[in-house]
Formats: sequence, structure tokens, C-alpha cells
Amino acid sequence: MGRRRQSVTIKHVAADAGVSLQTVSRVINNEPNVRPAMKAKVQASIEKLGYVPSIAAQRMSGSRSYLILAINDRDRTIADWKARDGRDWVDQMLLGGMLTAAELGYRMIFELVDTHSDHVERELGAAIAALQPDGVIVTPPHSENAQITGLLAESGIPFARIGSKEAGPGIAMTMGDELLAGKATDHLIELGHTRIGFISGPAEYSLTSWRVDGWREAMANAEFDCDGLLEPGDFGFESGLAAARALLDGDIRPTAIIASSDQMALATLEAAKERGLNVPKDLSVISFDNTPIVRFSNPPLTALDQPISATAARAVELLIDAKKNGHPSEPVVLEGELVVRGSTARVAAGARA
Amino acid sequence: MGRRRQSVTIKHVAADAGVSLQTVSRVINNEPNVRPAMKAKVQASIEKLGYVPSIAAQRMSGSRSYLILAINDRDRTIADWKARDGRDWVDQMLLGGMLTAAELGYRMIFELVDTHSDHVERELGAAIAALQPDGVIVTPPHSENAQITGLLAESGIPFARIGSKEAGPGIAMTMGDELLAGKATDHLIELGHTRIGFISGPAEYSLTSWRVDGWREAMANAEFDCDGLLEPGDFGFESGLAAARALLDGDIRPTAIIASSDQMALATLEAAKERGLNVPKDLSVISFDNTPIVRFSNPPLTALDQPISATAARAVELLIDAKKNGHPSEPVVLEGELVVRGSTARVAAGARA
DNA sequence: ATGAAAGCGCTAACAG
DNA sequence: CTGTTAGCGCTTTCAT
Repeated sequence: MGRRRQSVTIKHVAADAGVSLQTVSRVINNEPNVRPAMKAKVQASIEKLGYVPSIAAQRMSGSRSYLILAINDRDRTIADWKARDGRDWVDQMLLGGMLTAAELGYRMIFELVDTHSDHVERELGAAIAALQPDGVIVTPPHSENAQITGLLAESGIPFARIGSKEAGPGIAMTMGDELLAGKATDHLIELGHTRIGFISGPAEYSLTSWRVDGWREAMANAEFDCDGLLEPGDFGFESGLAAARALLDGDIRPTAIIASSDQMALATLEAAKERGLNVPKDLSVISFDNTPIVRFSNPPLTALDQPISATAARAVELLIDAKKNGHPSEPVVLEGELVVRGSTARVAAGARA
Repeated sequence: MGRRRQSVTIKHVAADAGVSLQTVSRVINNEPNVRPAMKAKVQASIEKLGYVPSIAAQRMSGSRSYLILAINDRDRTIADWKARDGRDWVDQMLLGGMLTAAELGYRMIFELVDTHSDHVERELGAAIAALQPDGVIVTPPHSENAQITGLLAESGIPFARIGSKEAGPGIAMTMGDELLAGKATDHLIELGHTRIGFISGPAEYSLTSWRVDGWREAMANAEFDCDGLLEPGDFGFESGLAAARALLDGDIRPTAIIASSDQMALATLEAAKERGLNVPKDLSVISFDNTPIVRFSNPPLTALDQPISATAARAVELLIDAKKNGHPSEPVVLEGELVVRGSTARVAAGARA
């Protein structure tokens, strides 16, 4: 097939409209200093010839690449895809990010990067050098990896850190973990629960402690004790099972448990079943992820929905806007919602303290 | 911030290695006519400087863009993402396509295109003009849209049509629909079923008839009648409900039903429940999609797994290879497997004909 | 086997 | 307001 050249270039348009290349360029980029008549004429030619700028050429000439790079953790993402258990983080990111990018004339490229590898920098650096994106979105755990954020900051490319609220370069964004944990706790308190257990996530993630903080604060506000009601997990099912068992077999059996992930919430259901406890009659359960799977458990789980799609969309907007207007220095928070389903109920009379 | 230029270019490498640009270029592209010693020297400089070629520049100079474009139907994809019911088609495509592309030094860009719009051509044409991909993957229903395949053929870019086996330009690929339907039917026949119903998909998809053909053939081989055992659906839940009801209330109540989609299979479960039929005791059900959701129904569904990931991976390989070696003229078939779960069982003694 | 020159499509910088 | 010039990083000719 040989060398495939652009069929319609800015040259053709310029010739057709009888103007210079530069004028066409100005029209394409919606720049000022073009008389309406000229603009109309050029646009007519563009329409007529079906001209679309080559992003490669645009990038080459030193302007934008119209590419937004979204980075996710390689191992976790591949594991999720292979497990096929319905976790739709990537889909939600695409839903928000890709569509918003498209609306603004950009494209989102998805990329997986190894966090634990010694050559994170090489991997990310290569992607940036090859693609020259106009913005980068990083997610946990990358968003808290100093090596990565440092590299990004150095590159001068605007970037958004989802799941990070530290000060520093880039746009910090969270889904309101602390508030969400508070919401869940308050919901249970309203249902009369006083002994509300919490299964946390892995310590490497900052959001783990944000969530614990939210729960602690809500408990404190109601003047309930947290002692013996916190168990650590790692987001996975097995760890959730262990944590739930510890909670249910502990000195202070909780009447409700909030788990920091869907798998751990499912595990809590399992642990309850083992002990002959009925959910929600004997035990209320709230999941911190509202992934598709939690609608199909028995009972369906009350869950905290994380606005992944909205966050990705906002990130793309902020990134694209950053070129002109800079970006917010304060963390951007998009708070999720509590979706009430069948796993939470008023505390049983006998269980009251 | 201003104009962001590549930090390390081919020039730097050439200077560092003390050779000309072309020699570096030859090394990058693994071209012949470079003495091993030279090659080693250049590669050392590349390593040292951390040089990565700019794909924009590569594309500009008339060679490859190292981009593979994967097209999916806009409305269906967005609907799936918003429904959040665990359908993971996109994820599986990414799993196979993106990872394979990455292994081969390419990147996969995902794009949604409106099938029904009058300007399909404009949308696709714009994506191609902007990105200049080295290959395009189209999926149903795009893969059978003559307007789209025509445009692609005209563009001279290699493309793969997933879910299409017509002759014509591009690589035809299927997941063995006919064979799969046969597999499901045979499985039921082995379990003693003789009245096996089939709920088909929408007529616009060729694979709808392939599947029906597979079922028909398997039934014919066993000398069973198909009359009154075929009902049409549109892949959606509602249509499946109607079809299943028609089948179960018909003159010849089937003891088993194969549904052409997960939603229709779930609907069949629902219809059975309405009629007090136990699955799998009174009715066996097989789903044509093995999406995550079918593991969580009650009972979990026996399903035909479609090798989406493997197909996407193969498509990427064939597309990249097409430049050198052309592509297969016969349809490429990657056959899926039957995953047996709890919704199929030996036919009840009383139900036998 | 290597190098020099030309050009891909576009935009920034500078004229007019 | 519009046009001209130069050059982005790379790969193709075409020389040597």
C-alpha cells in the first residue's frame, strides 16, 4: 500500500478558499483576527472537502496533541478483566473521560502502567515521549506515587491525581471518601445501630484512612465507641472474610458493618451466613463500592456509589482548561451517594445495647 | 509552559553516537544495512539518553502511526456503561486488543461511532483523518455496514470485521456462532432433551441466523423437529420475556431453551418462575453470552463463552502483520466454549416425549 | 553501509 | 486583519 498521505490537507483548503495556509489554520483553531466573511469562506471549503486536521501534524508544529492519557495500574486492571466479576471501573472512566474528551475535540488514550516495577519511570516516560499528551490522569495507587507525580510535574504536562488530596503539583481529586464513610455511618445510626463495625482497606492507600476517619467522626458525633470495631482488609474477598469473622466473633459483636470494598462486603455476607446471622435482620452491611456485582448478592447490598464517571469527566475538563486558565490548587471533590438496597435495616430490638 | 518540545530527539542520539540521523532511524526501525558495531553504539546512546521516538513525527514522515483504532457502536456501548449490569465486552476487547498492541509496540485507541447516524462516514472519516491509524477493528453492527466497510476499504487501511464472514475487503472474523449453537444444542441433546427451544437475536445481525442455523443443524442431526420452537428477540430482556413466554405457553412446550443473549436468558429464567417451572429440573436454559452477570443468577446459567479477548488480540496481530504479509482471505474463526453451570440438567422423566 | 537533502501537515513568529 | 517564513522530528528518496 505504501505511504499513505493525508488526502485533504490544509493546503487544499487554502487553495480552494483562495487564502493562505495561516488563515485556514486560524479558522481551525478558532483564533481571533479573522473577518467573518473570510471565516465563512474557509469553513465552507472545509465542509466541502471534508477536511480534518492531522493531529500528528498539529502536534509536530508545537501545538497540542489533543490526546489525554489515562493511566491505571496494570496488575489490578488485568486481574479485574480476567476475573470477569463485573467490576466496571475502567468502563466508568471511559464513560466519563472518553465522552467528555470527544466533546471537547480530544481523545482519551488508556494505558496500563506497572506500579511496582523498578522502571515505572521508563514506562510512563516512554508513553509521554511517544504520545506527547496534553494531559494525564493518574489513579490510585499511581496518584500517590511520588516517583510518578514527580516525573509528571517535571514534564510540564498538566495532570490530575484521582484519589489524592495532598498538596503538590497536579490537580488533586477525590470522591469524598471521608464524607461517604460518614454518610454510611449516619444511615446506620438513623436505623438505630450503635455498634457499627468497619473493615478498612490496605494502608498504602490514603483513602483507606480517610474512610476510617469519616466513620470515626460520625461515631464520635453520636457518642458511640469505636473500640474493637475496626478491622483491616486489603480490598480482597479473603481479607474481608477474615475481618468480618474477627468482628462477628469479637467481644463487641457489631449489628452493622461497613466494608471498604465490594468484595469485602460480599465476604461479610458470607461470614454472616456461616454464623447463621440473617442480613439485614441480624446484621446490616454496607459496601463501599457500588459495582454491578453488589446488586446480585443476596440480599442486594446497600452501597456507596463512587462517581467515577463524573470524576473522570471533570478531570478531562480541568486538564484541557488548564492550558488556558491554570488549575485549581485545592482538591476537587466529587461526592458519591448512598444507594440503599436490601442489606440494611433497622436494628433488631434484642440487639440494642 | 508554552510549546512543549520533545526532550530527547533522534538528533541528540545521533550526536551522542557520532552518526547520522539516518543511521539512528535505521536502528530504531530495525532495518538492514547497519553494521552490528554501529547498531550497538546507537542502541547504547538510545538507552543512555532514554530516547523514545515521537509517533507524531513518525507518522508525519510517512511511516506508521503505531495506532490501532477499535470502533464500537456508540449507543449500545454507552447504554451498557450506564446500565452498569456487568456486561464487559469493552473490557474484554481491551484485555486482548490493548495488551497485544502494546506487546507489538502499538497502541489501541477506542472510539465510539454512531451507526444509525446519516453521517457515519463523517464520523469515521474524521477519526481516520485525525489519527491515521495503521489498522481498524470494527465490531457488529458496524462490521456489516457496507458504508463503513466501503469507506475503510477505500482508505487503504487494513481492517478487521469482527462478527462478519462475508467475502470482501478486510479480515472477516467470527467467534464460531454456528458451531457454538450446535455445541449448546448437542449438550442438551446429550442430557436427553428433544424439544429444545431457541430465542434468536435481531434480524439485522448476520450472527443471528448463523446461530439459528447451528441449532437447526444439530436438531436435524438428531432428527428432532424445530417447528414451533423458534422465537425472535432483540437481545434485550423484554423481548426475551415475550419470547420465552411464547415458547413456554406454546403447543410444544420445550424442556430446554437456548437464548441468544444473557438478558434474554435471564428473562427466560423469569418466565419459568412465573409458570412455576423449576430450572433446571423442569427447564434447562443456556445463555449465549457468558457475561459476569450470568454467574449470579439463580441458578447460575450454563453459557456459551465468546472469546472476545482472544479475537481482539488476533485482530491486532493480523492487522499489524497485514502491512508485510497481507491478510487471510478466508474468515478467521475463534471458537468459544460451553461453560456448564447450574441451569442445565438431564431432562425429567415425565417430560420425555 | 552510511550520509545529505527534501518534505510530511501544521503552527509560531514575524512581517505587512 | 492577512500572508510569508521557518521549523517541529522523523523517514523517505537519492547520493556516495
